Amino acid sequence: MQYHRAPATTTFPELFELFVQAILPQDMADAAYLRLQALGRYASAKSGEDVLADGDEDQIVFVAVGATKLVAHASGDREQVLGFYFAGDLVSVPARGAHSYTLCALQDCELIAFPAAEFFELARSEAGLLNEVLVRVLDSLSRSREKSITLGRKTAQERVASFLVTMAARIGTPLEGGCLLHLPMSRRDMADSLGLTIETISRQLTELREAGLIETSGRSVVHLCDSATLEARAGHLCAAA
Amino acid sequence: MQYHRAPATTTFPELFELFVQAILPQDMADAAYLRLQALGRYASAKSGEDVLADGDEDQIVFVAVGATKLVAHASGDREQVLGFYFAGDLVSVPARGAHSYTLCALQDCELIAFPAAEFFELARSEAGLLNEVLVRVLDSLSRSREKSITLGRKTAQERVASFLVTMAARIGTPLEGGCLLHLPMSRRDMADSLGLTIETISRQLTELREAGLIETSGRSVVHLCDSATLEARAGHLCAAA
DNA sequence: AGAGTTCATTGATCGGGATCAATGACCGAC
DNA sequence: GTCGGTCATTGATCCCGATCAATGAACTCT
Repeated sequence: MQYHRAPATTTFPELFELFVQAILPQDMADAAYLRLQALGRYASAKSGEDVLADGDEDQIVFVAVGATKLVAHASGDREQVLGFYFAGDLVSVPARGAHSYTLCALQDCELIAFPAAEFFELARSEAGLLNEVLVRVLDSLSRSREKSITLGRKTAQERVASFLVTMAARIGTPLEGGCLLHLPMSRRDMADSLGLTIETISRQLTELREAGLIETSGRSVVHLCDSATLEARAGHLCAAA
Repeated sequence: MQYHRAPATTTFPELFELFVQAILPQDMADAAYLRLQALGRYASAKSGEDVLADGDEDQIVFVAVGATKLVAHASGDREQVLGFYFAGDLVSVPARGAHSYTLCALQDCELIAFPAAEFFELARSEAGLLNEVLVRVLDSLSRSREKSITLGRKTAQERVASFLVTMAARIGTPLEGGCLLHLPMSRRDMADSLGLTIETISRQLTELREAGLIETSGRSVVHLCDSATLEARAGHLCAAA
């Protein structure tokens, strides 16, 4: 069973319309609109495929349909997942620098990729668009910082609890005072995101299950029964003195 | 002996002039310039002081003089340094949310703080400014992602080597084919930035010294003799196939 | 539906970095 | 200078999560 399934076929204008609804300001000039539409490179990828191999220039990618992970590749098969991006999200994918980045589909995806430099040049004449992009980049920065806290100072249990709470807020659906979560990513993806191993992820999920905080069904469905206690176990920074 | 010493006194117009030179576009309208100057709250802080306690709203802070660290506070005295910001840098300091943030002076500092919402509102009419801010926020995001890689997938030795190389690029001065580094932060700050303990930092520095890659003098001076080998030990992600 | 493959779970052992403890170096104040 | 306090280094031990190994569950394909 597959959730968040991508439509079998979507035309490019339909995809661009999703982008327009999600990102563009109401009062956008027609000329800029058309230039933006011409600039966008449309792409689709099946589950597991790399949407965008690390290129020579920064990209701004709009995820129209599906779910993706932004991955940094390390020496010796080490991988770090820098973030998950879902339908409606805007991702900044850096060019290959000191490290190498790829955007990888967790499910069948449809996306629009813009070369960052041209995108910003075009956006300079549209303050509303530039502002919207800035807001979303600040949001990415905020989440990246949260990840730094998680990776730098949290125990395995706190990391997994934190992950579940965060994902619930983004893609969960309320259910009986708790929250139902269909995880589009594998245990390996979680491990690579949290700086742990799949074995540790599995053990911590078992522990949370035995503590009665979550229930699981199959590989990808998690029911957060007790979000309050779970949040407490996430070791969120306290409102200290 | 103190490096990067702050001038004994700096007038507010002088500080704002630094901000103008570093951030503002050439063709900025006078009206916007004046409103921006009125919006900025000037602050100074001595070494070790919190410049900006976590407030109720996001702040955009320009570091005019000195050096700072952005710190997230965790339950149980745990702290995570999210980044270091030096003279000329622009920092986004989030309001207290799930976590609590403070900007803390590593040396005597002088800064200009803007409420983020009003700042962006004002910047909407100045595309050049908005664009400059966006570029700098993207840079912060990029560094934050690098930190995620470091915290998630690197060994203690790689983290310390990585830290030295990165700092050298930002505040080092070339010397005899290597690089001379005056670190404004303590071992504790390094530890809190790298997700390690001060003891581990110390041991790794010793190891790098015995390997002939660095020389140290006092607490804060590090001479990177062999940047190439150091970079190799930093475990930077390879340009893998 | 059954076979095959991938993915997740559970158990046993190992090791890197944390923790605990003590000494030593640096820096500021007088 | 030297006195005092803070900060850094070094050593001994411990523990959490990694690693190695095997079983079991879930999804895919025909």
